[in-house]
Amino acid sequence: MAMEKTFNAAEAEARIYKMWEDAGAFKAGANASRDDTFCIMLPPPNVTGSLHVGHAFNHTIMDMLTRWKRMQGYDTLWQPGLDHAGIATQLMVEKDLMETQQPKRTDLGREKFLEKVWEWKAAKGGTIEQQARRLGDSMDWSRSAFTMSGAESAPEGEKPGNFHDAVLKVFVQMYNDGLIYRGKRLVNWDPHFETAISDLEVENIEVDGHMWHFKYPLAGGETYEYVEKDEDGNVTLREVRDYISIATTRPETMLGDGAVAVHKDDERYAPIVGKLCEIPVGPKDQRRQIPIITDPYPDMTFGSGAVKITGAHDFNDYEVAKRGGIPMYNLMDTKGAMRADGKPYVEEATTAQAIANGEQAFDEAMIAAMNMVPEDYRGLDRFEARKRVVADITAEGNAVMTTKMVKNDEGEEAETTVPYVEAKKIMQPFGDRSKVVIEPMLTDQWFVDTAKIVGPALDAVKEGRTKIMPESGEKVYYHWLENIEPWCISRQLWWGHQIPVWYGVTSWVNDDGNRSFDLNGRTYFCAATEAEALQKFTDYYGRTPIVVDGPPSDSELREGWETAFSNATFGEAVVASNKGEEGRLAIYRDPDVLDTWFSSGLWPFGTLGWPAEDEAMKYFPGDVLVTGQDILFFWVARMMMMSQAVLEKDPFHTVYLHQLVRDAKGEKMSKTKGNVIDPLDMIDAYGADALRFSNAQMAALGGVLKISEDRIKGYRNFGTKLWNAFSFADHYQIPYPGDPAKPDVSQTLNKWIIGETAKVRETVDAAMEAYRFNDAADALYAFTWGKVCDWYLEFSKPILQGDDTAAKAETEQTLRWVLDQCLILLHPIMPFITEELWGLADSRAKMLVHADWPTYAAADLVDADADREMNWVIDLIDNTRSARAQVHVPAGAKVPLLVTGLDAKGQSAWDNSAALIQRLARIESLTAVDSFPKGCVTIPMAGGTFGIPLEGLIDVDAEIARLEKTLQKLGKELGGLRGRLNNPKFVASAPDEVVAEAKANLALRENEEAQLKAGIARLQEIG
RNA sequence: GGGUGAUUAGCUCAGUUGGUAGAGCGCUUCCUUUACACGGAAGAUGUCGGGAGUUCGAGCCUCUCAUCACCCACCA
Repeated sequence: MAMEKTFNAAEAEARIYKMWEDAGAFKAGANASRDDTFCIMLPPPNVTGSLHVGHAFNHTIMDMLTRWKRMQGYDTLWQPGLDHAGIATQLMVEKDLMETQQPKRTDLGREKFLEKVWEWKAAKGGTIEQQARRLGDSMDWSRSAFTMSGAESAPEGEKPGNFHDAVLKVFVQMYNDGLIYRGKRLVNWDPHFETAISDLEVENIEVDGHMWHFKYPLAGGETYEYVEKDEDGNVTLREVRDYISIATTRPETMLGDGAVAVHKDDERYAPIVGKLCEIPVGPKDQRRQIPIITDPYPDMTFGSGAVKITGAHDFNDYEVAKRGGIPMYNLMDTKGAMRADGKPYVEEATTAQAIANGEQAFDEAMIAAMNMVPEDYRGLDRFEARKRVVADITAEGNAVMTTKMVKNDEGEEAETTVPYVEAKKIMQPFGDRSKVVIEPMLTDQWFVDTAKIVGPALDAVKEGRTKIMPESGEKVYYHWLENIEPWCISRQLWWGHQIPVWYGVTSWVNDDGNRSFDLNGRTYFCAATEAEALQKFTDYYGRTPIVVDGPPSDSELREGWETAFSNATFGEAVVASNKGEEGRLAIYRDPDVLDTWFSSGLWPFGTLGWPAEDEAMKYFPGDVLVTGQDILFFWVARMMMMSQAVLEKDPFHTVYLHQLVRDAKGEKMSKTKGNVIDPLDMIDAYGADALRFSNAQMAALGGVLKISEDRIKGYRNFGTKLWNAFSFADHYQIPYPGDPAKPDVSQTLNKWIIGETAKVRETVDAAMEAYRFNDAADALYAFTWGKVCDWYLEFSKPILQGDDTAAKAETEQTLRWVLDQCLILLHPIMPFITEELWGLADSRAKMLVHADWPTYAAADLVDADADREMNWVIDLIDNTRSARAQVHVPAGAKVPLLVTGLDAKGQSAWDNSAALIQRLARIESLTAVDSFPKGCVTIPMAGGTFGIPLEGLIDVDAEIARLEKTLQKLGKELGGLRGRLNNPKFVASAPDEVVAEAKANLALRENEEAQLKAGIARLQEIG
């Protein structure tokens, strides 16, 4: 076998991966020799995604765990798949439609658009799975799942799957259990995507904003005495006012104000509580008057202490309005523009005024239909409307004014009155995908009653059934779950699981002879299928309804039932109305889809065939979840809640959280910064193994992840080192025993390295058990390079070239065995190069990917005597080399070595390893002497002192300096040891073994010190 | 405003129950010695962010200050 100079990763990786995949090496249960399962669910990447450094890191860890367990004989499954990623995917397809000049989504219609999405998925969806193969991921690709598989919209020929069944079943079950409900709530609305989003999808970002101060005049020109006091109760301001001052960062929402709220203890406003004030905007003739109410919410110390209440556009106001029964007027349409529908403003304002005066009863539906936007502002974008409102109010003189020094035309400072507008930082909500300002909107949505299902998920962690690593994640987890809000799960999108709820629309003839439509308070049923829904309605009404595509629009409703359903044939759809009149009945399915995370939450079992009875369900519950800290709430917590809510089990026992992967400087990677590292580039340049080793090495629990190309390069070099160790075996023509068993050895050298191997195997296993992947990587690096290559291979040379055939044969066997152990232990981290060497080195029964993971123990294999002896030999070589280098003995020169006071152990060690020592330290002979000659380099060792007689050859001053430096270091150590041992409290309170160790150490160091001093004395005699 | 974590060699970071500091890269010098220059040998560099405390003993535990990072949060 003639090996290449280095491992050709680019050529070998694809070949090796194909070999594994063709052999089915990663299939669920492959290489299983026991019943215990080990299952990891891949966090499904977005179907739109491509592989980035975060995935690369993540996957390395999951693959290490999976390969390790597979080699141990577990029945393993690493389950791959893709997430349909509702918003992100819909966005990408819409963009694609635009770029390719195809009709817009809304023009295509739902069915055609979904066809496009599926086409797009078929064309692009496999990218990331191909990229993952380049990392060496050992997932069972034949099982790859998709969170939209089995959906009604899925085309013929799409890979089968039943994830949709799981989603529907869970929705229906949770609905029936009262865990999902529908309601009109204030939700975060994304005006770009025109959908509701959950709290978690909102990013609060501090931006430059303004706070305007406006006067809301009191109704009927009424006045009151406004008094301000300081902390001590002294009056600082007393004036008669005919208005109340309001501060706002969102003037456009004034149009929807339902009240002004002040704190009940606020004396300043006590005189006017219960009175009406006027919203200072809109047509003069229809200025709306709203009540001044009290509520605990306003902070007396902030702003003017008075807060305008716009229930439909602010979360705090919403709560106040709910408490106070204040109408919440929705001002905007789905795009965030001021509403243009509804009745003329004159009519709406009149109705609103009647409500404010308490003359008119109202309900939710009625308020929802009212448009309080004056004609002048209708249709304007919300930010445009803001500008107009501010300008209009200011022009009319209702802005609160303040004075400011301004330079006049002559450049002189002069006091001027200007509108009081504070420039200040405000926290503004942005959509995490759309990056537009989120608008709180009052809409009908579906919610998961999280408070009802959060308990078991909290208990899982509190009771230790599920462990979150690092531990700090647990506190974060508790905090969020203990303060959990209802989860809005409906999205006004098309790409996703359509909500399995059907609404009934009925009509009947009113007293006045007109038809009326029950739409808002409509009846609905949740059902897994349309047939089931039809049956429920039929049972309920005693008639079979017809099915229509969707609800009649507002305008259609105004025009009447016949128009709204003009294309529908009503046939049997006749019901007895609440008035005893004949009516009509149609049903339609909720057009909304579910939040992507609702389906992701079912990933731990939805991928295993559930709800069908599937053999793969043996892998549930899974074992470890490895994911980024950023989706602890989005995904991890929800999987835990949903698994408990549906199957009453925890989905995994361990959650391994990691941070965002950053660049070498610790900065977030971003395209704009241009610091993005593409893992595929790294693989191209250094091979997947190098990238993986680098990932494993930085995987300190809870650590910051900084990826550096230099590091990756270093681990490529490590791979080459391993490669060359095999070149070494090749070069020395060490025979291939064929899957060598651990040899029985008699040579100290071989006993030692076998013991070292056992130690590293234990270290690696312990590190892997504890998810300390960096420890595993470091231990293997140090063992392979620092022990095997640096010492064992070097030590073996004289034996391999020597005449002792028995020793040679034993060493050859040991060397082969040790190199094999390196491959096996390194395989989970560096699968490619190890598999390649495994195949090159020998003819094997199995591929390395299925090799048996060793179980030998250090307790059995470490030979204490061999260990001590080899460490002594290594020390002697190290010290001799060091001394030589420092007194400038030419590196190639062989020198004689003297020794004095060598004890039996030292003598035996020397005898056993003389050839090795002489070769590695470049020694030509060893002579025992009673005392060293003058001008001799001193090398103190345990059990004897060595010397190199170099009178006349060495730089005496340099050697004295060297010894004194060593002495100085020793002095520090001695000082510490003596200090401790002389302290009676230490001797009394420290554990015995610590004291004993210190004493032994002191004796050793004192001996060294004496030797060094003697050495210096000898040199000084010459000088 | 609340929470979490960080601060250790020039750089990037380890350091598991307190026993007296390590790795990789970089740097300096030497070496093309028959596995490997993606290499070998030798070497330099740290009052472990500041201060206080507990302890015989603190990088590690407690308090405090400083700086940084991230997460959560409704201040109109």
